[in-house]
Amino acid sequence: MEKLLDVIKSLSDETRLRILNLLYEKELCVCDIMETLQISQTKASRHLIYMKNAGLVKDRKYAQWAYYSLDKDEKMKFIDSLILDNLRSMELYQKDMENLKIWLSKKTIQCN
Amino acid sequence: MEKLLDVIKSLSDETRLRILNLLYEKELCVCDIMETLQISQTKASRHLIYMKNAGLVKDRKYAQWAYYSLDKDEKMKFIDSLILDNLRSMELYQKDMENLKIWLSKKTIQCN
DNA sequence: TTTATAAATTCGCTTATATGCATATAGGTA
DNA sequence: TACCTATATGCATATAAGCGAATTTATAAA
Repeated sequence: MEKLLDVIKSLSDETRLRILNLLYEKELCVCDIMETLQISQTKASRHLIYMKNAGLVKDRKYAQWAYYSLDKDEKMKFIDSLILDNLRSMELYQKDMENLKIWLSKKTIQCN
Repeated sequence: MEKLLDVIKSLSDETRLRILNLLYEKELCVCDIMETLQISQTKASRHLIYMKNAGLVKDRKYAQWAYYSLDKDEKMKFIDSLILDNLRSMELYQKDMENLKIWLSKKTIQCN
């Protein structure tokens, strides 16, 4: 985690909260997020980069894919609480998680 | 707490985080905050109103003063964690708390 | 009723955000 | 090599934020 304020700023956008909620489940590539949230590639990529610059997520490049995952550290306690106590009781984020499951079972190998 | 996103947005500014940290201690009027944080009246007032609109704080008008305090509710868990686990270990916010004590002991009756 | 003080609001300006569209890059695959 | 596919980036734009200076409103006190 870089500067606390940058982390909080990356939580202050609904799309990024939705991404955070998904990444809290597992590492995902950009296309998983686009498909699950039904957002444009540009939007997904830009927000992920924003979150990466804030130190909230990290990336791993494999072949043509960019996999993103949470960059957890000891200061993430309040983020855990935000996700578990707030997001996870909200319909939007619950649906996103369902859609993620559906998408992951649908896609054959990697991203397509 | 109104919309979660509005609450998070009101956490995404350093001045507002500093105000939050002070209000976590006790109810304060605008002048206490100006003096403690050494910021302009306009700035203090505007941020407090922003936080009020987000549902993070509430106000109480008495005579010519406006007292602000946290509008706590069951969804504040992640905010407690943010303050106790993050802010309170950072020098800036610690100093602000010291300055608050000094200011409160200095001022005679109410605000002056 | 005039004056002083606390707080809120308006104006103008500057900077940051979010986003779409188009394009570039980079790694597979035919 | 030529061509996909995944991701990143440049450009343009619309909107929101943050802030100082000045003004207004509200209340209290002289």
